Amino acid sequence: MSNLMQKQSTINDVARIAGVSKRTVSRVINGSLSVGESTRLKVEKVINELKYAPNAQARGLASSRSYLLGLIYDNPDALYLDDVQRGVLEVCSTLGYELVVHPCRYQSETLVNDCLRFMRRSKLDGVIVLPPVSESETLASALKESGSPYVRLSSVALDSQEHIVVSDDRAAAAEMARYFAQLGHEKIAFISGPQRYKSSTERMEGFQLGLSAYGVKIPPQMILEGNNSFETGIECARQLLQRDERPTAIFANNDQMAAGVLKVAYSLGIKVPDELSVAGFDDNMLASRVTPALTTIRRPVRQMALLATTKMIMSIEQNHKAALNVAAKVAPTLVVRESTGPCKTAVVANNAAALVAGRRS
Amino acid sequence: MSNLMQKQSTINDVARIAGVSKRTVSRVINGSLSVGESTRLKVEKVINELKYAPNAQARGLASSRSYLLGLIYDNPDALYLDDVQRGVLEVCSTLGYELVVHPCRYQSETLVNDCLRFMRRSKLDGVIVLPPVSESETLASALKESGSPYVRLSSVALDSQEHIVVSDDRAAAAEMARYFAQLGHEKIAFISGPQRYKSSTERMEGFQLGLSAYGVKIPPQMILEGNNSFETGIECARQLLQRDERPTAIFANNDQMAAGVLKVAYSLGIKVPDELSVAGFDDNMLASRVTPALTTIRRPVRQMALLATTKMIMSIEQNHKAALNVAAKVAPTLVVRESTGPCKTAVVANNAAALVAGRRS
DNA sequence: AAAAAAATTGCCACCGTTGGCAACTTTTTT
DNA sequence: AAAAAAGTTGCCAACGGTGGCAATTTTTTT
Repeated sequence: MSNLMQKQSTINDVARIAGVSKRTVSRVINGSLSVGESTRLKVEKVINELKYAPNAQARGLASSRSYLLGLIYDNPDALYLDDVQRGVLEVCSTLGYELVVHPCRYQSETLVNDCLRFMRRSKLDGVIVLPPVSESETLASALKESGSPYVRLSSVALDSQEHIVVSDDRAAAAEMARYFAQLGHEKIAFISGPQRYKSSTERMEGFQLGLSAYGVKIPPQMILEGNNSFETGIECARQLLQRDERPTAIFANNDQMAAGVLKVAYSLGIKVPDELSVAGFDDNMLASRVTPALTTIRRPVRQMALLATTKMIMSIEQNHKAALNVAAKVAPTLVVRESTGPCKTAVVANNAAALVAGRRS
Repeated sequence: MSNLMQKQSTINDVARIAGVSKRTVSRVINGSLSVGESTRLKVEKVINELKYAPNAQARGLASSRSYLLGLIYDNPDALYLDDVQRGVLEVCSTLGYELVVHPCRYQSETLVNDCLRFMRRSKLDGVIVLPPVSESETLASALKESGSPYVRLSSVALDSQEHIVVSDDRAAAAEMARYFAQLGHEKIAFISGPQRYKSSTERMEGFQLGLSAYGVKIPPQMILEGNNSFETGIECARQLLQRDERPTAIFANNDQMAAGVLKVAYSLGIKVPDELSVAGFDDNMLASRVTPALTTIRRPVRQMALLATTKMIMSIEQNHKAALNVAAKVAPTLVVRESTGPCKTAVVANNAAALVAGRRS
C-alpha cells in the first residue's frame, strides 16, 4: 500500500520556481495592484503548473480572515433551507468562500453563547442568520458588539440596511386577500403559523388588512394556529371543514399546511377548487406536486440568499458603500395554480345542482 | 458607536497567569497524559477565568487538523440532502466538529481537482461523499491517494468497509416486486433513473429479478428512463398511460417521479389505486403529502449519514478498529400506503362494469 | 541629465498553536 | 545511597501565509 501522497506545494515552492519572493506570490494571489504584468503572468503560470492552492488556515492566521461563512438556523423546512443554501453557495463559490452550516435551538438559553463560540472556533468571517433565529435581538446585538459581519433574513425590517434582507410578507398576504375577495369569497379562514414568529403575524395581519379593504372580516373562530407542519395543517383543516358552516376559502401560512388542507378536503369529499379554495405561502417544490397544484405566494428565497451573501461579503471586504447598494427588500408574488377558484355561492345550492344532474341521467 | 470588542486571550496569557510554559497549557488543552494533577487544575482554572478558547486556525496550522468535515454532493434532491445533512450534523455537534458543505458537478472534468482543492483549502479532516459523486472511482482513488479520510454513501459496496456505507437498494426493489406480484399485477411498468447512476441500475435489476421469481417479465416498452425529476416522471407517465394497453402498476425510481405519475393519472381520470398502482422510492416528505399517499421504499438516509460520520470521525481519530465495527450496510424497507392495491384484472372489464353501473342509475 | 515621484519587489517579523528534544524532578530499582 | 527509570516541564523551531517597510527599478518632472 504505497502512500505516495505528493506533498502539498507551498508558497515557497511557487516563489522559488518562479524566481520571485514569496511576498510577491502572495500579492499575485490576493490580486494586489502593484505587481508587474510580466511578473504576474510568470507567477500565475507556476501556480497553475503546481496546482498550488493557498492554505486557508495559514492565511487566516496571518490575516485574521478565514474565507469561511456561517449559516445559522433552527430546524427550518427542508425545502426552505435547501433554497437558501443553494443561493448562498452560489455566491460563495464565485467569490472564493466556503460555507459552514450550523443548526441551533432558537429557544435555548445558550443560543447566544453557542453562536459566538461557533464563530470564534471556526474564525468565521461572517454569518447569515435565518428566521426564526434572525428574530432574536439578543443574538443580533451580541453579534454587533462582537464586531463580526452578519446579515439577517426576515419578514420585518428589524435591523439596519446593512444587516438585513427582508421579504415583504405582509404585502404579499394582502395581495392574496385581494385575490380571494375578487373571486367572491366571503367566508374565509386562515391557518396561521406560531404567533411568536414575526413571519406569522406579518402574514396574518397583511391578509386581514387586505381583506378589510373589501369589507371582509375573518371571525375569530375562522383563525386557527398551526406550527407550519403538514400535520397541524391537517388538524386545523379538520376543525374548519367539519363545521356546519364551513369556509369557502382557506389561506394557510405555508405550503406544508396548505397541503394538509388539501388532504383533508379530499378525504371529506370536498372538491377543490369547486367547493373550496386553498392557498399556501412559499411556493416550494411541494406546491406544484400536490393535486390540485397549490395557488401560493412565491417567496424569492434564493434571491434573498444571494442578496444577503453579497451584502455580507462586501462588508467583510470593507466595501461598505457597495454593501449598502445591495437591495435589502424583496417582494413575494402571487402564483395562481389550480387550488383556487371563484366562490360558487352556497355549498348547499351546489349539492342540489349535483342531485338534479344525477337524476337527469 | 463604541467598538469595545475585548480582544481574544491567547495561550500566552494563560501560560503567564498560570505561571507555566505555553507548552504545558497546550498539553492541558489537548488532554495530554503527562501533566501533573496540580498543574492541570491550576491551568484549567485560568482557562475558565479567561474564557480562553484556542484559535482553530493556529491549531490547524500547527497540527494539521481542523475539526472541519466536508460534505460533497452534486445537486441532490433537496429532501435527501436535508436528511443527510441533519444526520451528519447530529454527530458533528456531539463530537465537536463543524460541517462545510460543498456542491460540485459530477460530470465536470475538473471534479477531482475541485474536490482536492476544496479539501486542501479548508484543510478538512475528512469528507463525506454523496451519490452520484460517490460513484466516481477517480475521485475515490484520488482521495485515497491523498491520504485524507473519506466515506462514500452508495447503493453498491464499491469500496472497503472503512470507506463506505451502502443501502441495499437492489433487495428493496426486489421486495417491491414481490409486493406487486402478490397483488396480482402482471402488466407492470418501470420508470428508471439515469442509467449512468448505480442506484438506478441496482433498483431496476432488483425489481426485474424480484418479478422474475413470480414469472413476471417487464417488456422493454414498459421501461422508460427519467432523470429522477417530477417533470420527467410526468413525461414518462404520459407515454405509459396513453397507450392502448397500459400497465396496471408503475414503479418509479424515486418519489418525485412517482408523484409525477400520480399527477398524470389524475388528469387522465385514472383512479389510483383502483385502476393503477403507483409506487416510489425514498420515502421522503413528499410521499406522505401527495394524494393518494405513496407506497414507497423507505431509505434510512439519516441513519446512513449517522453511520458514515461516526465511521469517519473514528478513522480521523485513529480509532481504526472501532471504525470497522460501525455497520456499513443498511436495509431500506417497504412502506405501504394508499397508492397501491390489488390488480382488478383487466382495465377494459373495469370500464365495462362502470358502463353498466352508469346505465343502471 | 539629474532629481523627484511612482511603481515594483524583497526582507523579516509575526499570527497562535503544536511537536521534538532536552532538562529537570521525582520515584523506583539495585 | 547511587543509578536507572519514569514522570513533568520548558525552550525553540516549525506550520504557511500576510503586513510593514526598505530597497530597487522604472517613469515622470524640472
